[in-house]
Amino acid sequence: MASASHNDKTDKDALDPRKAAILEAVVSEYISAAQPVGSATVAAATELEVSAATIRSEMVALEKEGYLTQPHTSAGRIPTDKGYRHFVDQLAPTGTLGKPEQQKVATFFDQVHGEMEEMMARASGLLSELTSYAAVVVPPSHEAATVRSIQIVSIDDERAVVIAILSDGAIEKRIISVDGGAEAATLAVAATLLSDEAVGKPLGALSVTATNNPRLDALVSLGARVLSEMASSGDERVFVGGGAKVAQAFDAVETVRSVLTILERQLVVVSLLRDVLHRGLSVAIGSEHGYEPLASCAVVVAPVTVDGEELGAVGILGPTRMHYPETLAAANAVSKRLSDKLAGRSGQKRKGRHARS
Amino acid sequence: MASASHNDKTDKDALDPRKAAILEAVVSEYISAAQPVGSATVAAATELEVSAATIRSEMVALEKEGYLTQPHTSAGRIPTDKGYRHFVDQLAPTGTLGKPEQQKVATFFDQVHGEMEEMMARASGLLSELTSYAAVVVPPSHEAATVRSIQIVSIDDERAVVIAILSDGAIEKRIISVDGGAEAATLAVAATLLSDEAVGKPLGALSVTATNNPRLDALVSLGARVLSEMASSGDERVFVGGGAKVAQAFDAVETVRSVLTILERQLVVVSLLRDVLHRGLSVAIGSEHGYEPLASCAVVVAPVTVDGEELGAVGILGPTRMHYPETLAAANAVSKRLSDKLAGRSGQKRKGRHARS
DNA sequence: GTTGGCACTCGCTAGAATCGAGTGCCAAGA
DNA sequence: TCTTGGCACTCGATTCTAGCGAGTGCCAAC
Repeated sequence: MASASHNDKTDKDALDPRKAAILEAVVSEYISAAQPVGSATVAAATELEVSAATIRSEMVALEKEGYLTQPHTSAGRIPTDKGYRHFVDQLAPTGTLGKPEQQKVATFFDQVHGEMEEMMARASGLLSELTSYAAVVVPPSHEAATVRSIQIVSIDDERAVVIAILSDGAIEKRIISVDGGAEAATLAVAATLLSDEAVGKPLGALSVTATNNPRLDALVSLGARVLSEMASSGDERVFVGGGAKVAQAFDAVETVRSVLTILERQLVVVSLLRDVLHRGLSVAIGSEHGYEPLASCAVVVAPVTVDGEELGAVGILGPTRMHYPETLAAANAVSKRLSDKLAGRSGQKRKGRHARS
Repeated sequence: MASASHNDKTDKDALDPRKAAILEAVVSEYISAAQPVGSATVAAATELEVSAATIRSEMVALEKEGYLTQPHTSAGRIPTDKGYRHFVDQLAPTGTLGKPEQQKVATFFDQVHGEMEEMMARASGLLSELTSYAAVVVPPSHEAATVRSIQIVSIDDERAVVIAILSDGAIEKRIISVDGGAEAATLAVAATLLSDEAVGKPLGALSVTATNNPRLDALVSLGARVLSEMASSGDERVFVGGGAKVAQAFDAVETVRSVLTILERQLVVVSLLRDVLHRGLSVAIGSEHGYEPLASCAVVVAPVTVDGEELGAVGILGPTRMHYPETLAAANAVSKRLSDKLAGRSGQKRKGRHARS
């Protein structure tokens, strides 16, 4: 995150304190009222002991600098994306969640159990409930995870399923077809060979040893290929919660439609979040993320880290005039807990281990 | 509503052919134009060689009998739920899909592979794409499925996972906690015991034999309990596709919101579909299904059958003025193919087997 | 029973009048 | 130079009225 708030006047776009105060008042006022805010309102809302006229002239300057706009002459001001950006940057980095929300998060993560998939699906619901916006959870890829065990089980004459249990708690399965059919014994041997090779190592880093049985070899190498495919699984899957909230956040049905359409494209959502995360941001506002249909949306993201690596993410999608402090706090809280959960499973009770080389 | 129609017709609510033709014209006109339709439009649309005035007087009768309404005096007519109902009932039972749609369905089911869950999730997407409405797929419960194999694999010191492969192609897994920890050997023995007992039988019909090892017994009976829980799995899960389509189908954002909210309540959706199905209907229109927030929606359902039992369902949720013929055809086509897919797996290539006693 | 004719209804649209929140500007004061 | 109260002005939103026209209900004639 660039532009920390030093009070240096040298920064060409640094706002003097009063302008900043006014801008922040406009933003927060507009966020809560959803209507253009005028000079009088700002005067009442700030601690500044200045008249509305003064504020007006300041607002003209702010508009010239691109922080505010007017929907039309003789209306109040609305923040631009840049205005929201200032507002967000100036926020205390450690937003705090309300007590009841903290409670909700705590109970959720205490009670949650069972599979990762279900947990993440429900976590997206939780996040959306906390914030009243649509929420997404991108499950971490298994890059950093190691294999804990491998099974191969026959389904029918033609197919079998490879089941891998990973150190991050995930249970991945893939169906493979065994052309000529395969007896349970062969599958078991193949599983053992794969296990010998893979257990304790990350997925994908497999070197398959040849045996003198070509059929077995084929099976094993197929298994290995499937395992390495698992490494990148989750890159396509995403859990979306609270899509209905979109219809509450916007009142133009047209907007609702386009936002929902985006949300249904899992790949787009994932790359959107990754983009934002890679740029080191935790919020992308309006045009910042570059997705046309989401021009009136802001995205809040927080990484889900495993062993210090950012492998997953949680995201919240709302209108640019969203409640940033609470939303950021919620995203952080949930991503933190989610990371802990994964780390807890990975390191099994012992937290805070660092990744091995 | 008992209306004493002093017609020469004995059937109390049967419509004479001309009324029926007019009603049907109104419905299909309204469906495509989304605007109240007047007598002149009907006159032009039907083959009837009668004047608008005649049609007008017939429409008065139809309104009195509850098939039509007027939004206000001096506007055209709109079908009531009862009007739609007549329209739907009169449709040829074997609606046909357009060529391109047939093609889409065919390629989808030819190409689809891998896991059931993913297939159903994508099938809901297909259905929604075919119809332009929101679609849901309720996976069949495993009531009729038999166990093909059982594995128990350790995850860590405290937990293990029970994996069951079923005759319907599903792979179900549940995490269990093994309090005192358990060695791989014990788990394997437990799995074998469970397998001996369960393979070939439906889930839930397990009688556990006691051994002289209390710890093992505990494990086995825990496994058995978990297996029987799987039988009813899917009762809570549902795959929703094309939620964004809701925003296209309705223009009142309020309606969009409430419909989407319903769609997110998986339990509600499932019971809605089951209700409709149990009443022997394939369409429930407006008030017929009794869910207030869906008063302006119609639901089209088609069962997914396995071995002749209706264990799952596909559903389509759209406005009451939806394109019924195409929608019904799409629902039937997809549910048929889905059923085949399951039967195909269950009976493995040989289709059309009947359930064993 | 059907039809053309006709008066009537009533939502919709356009235009005019009004209102008022909020602005930009300015001249006076600190 | 900055601040402030005053004031004319702008322009969307609201209200009202008038007129249009799609569509009806009714009726007398066929």
